[in-house]
Amino acid sequence: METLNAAELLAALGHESRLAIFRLLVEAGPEGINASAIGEQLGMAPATLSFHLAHLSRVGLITGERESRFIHYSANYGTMDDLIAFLTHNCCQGNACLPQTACCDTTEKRRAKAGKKA
Amino acid sequence: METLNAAELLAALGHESRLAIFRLLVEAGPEGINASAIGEQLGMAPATLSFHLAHLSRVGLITGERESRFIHYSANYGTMDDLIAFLTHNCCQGNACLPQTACCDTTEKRRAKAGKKA
DNA sequence: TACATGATTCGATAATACTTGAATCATGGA
DNA sequence: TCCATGATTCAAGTATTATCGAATCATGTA
Repeated sequence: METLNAAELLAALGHESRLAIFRLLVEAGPEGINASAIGEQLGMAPATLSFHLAHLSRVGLITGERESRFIHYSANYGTMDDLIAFLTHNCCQGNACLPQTACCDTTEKRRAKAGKKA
Repeated sequence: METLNAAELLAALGHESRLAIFRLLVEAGPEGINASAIGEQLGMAPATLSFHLAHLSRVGLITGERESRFIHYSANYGTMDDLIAFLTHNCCQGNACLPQTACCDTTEKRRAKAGKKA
């Protein structure tokens, strides 16, 4: 991943509303949830929500699939994966990801609880 | 870490120039490098650079310490650590941090090469 | 076709962020 | 003190982003 691309992803998540949307979609799982449900939960106007959904889609963090009248949005774990990989490997060179702290001490735990699939 | 705070950190890194600055400081190590050196390497006007350095400082991603006429800036690994922890645990629930991909498959490698300290 | 509903796009406005020359501050040396 | 240098702050302009009502598009149903 290039710096520019990483910056785009970071900027996309660097907004309270969009970060909230993304977290909601992660919680929602692979099936995703539709736009109006997101709007209800986060108290966002439809137009504003669409704006942010479009932004997140454009950078590849989420995907929307129409199902009848609804469009189900879901998180793209792969993109997030790439971003975290970039941050830990290319950006931080492992400095921010040492065992006792961020992401590696609970690998087993997460691996277990992620039985739901990668 | 709260969502708002995480969004602030992400937004801070969500700009090509600031991400480049941060990466440069990570490379530079704990001693850090001074502002004009950063400006030279990245081809940034002094005022612009100060603006971005102030932003990164404000959110806690870097720290500046004056040493004679120079101010040495260095990366705060701890803050980055917190951010990555937030992204993997609170935001992604481990989904984006599974063994085969982002950050955990090379723990040993990084731990080894990080002899320089956590 | 007519209508209801989910969602997006348009358009206008407001707010925020970015850039940079010039001025200023801080430090050390002559 | 005066000057040079590293760095920041100020001020003004430019550009980008965010918000949201209204209009439009898309789909399913009667």
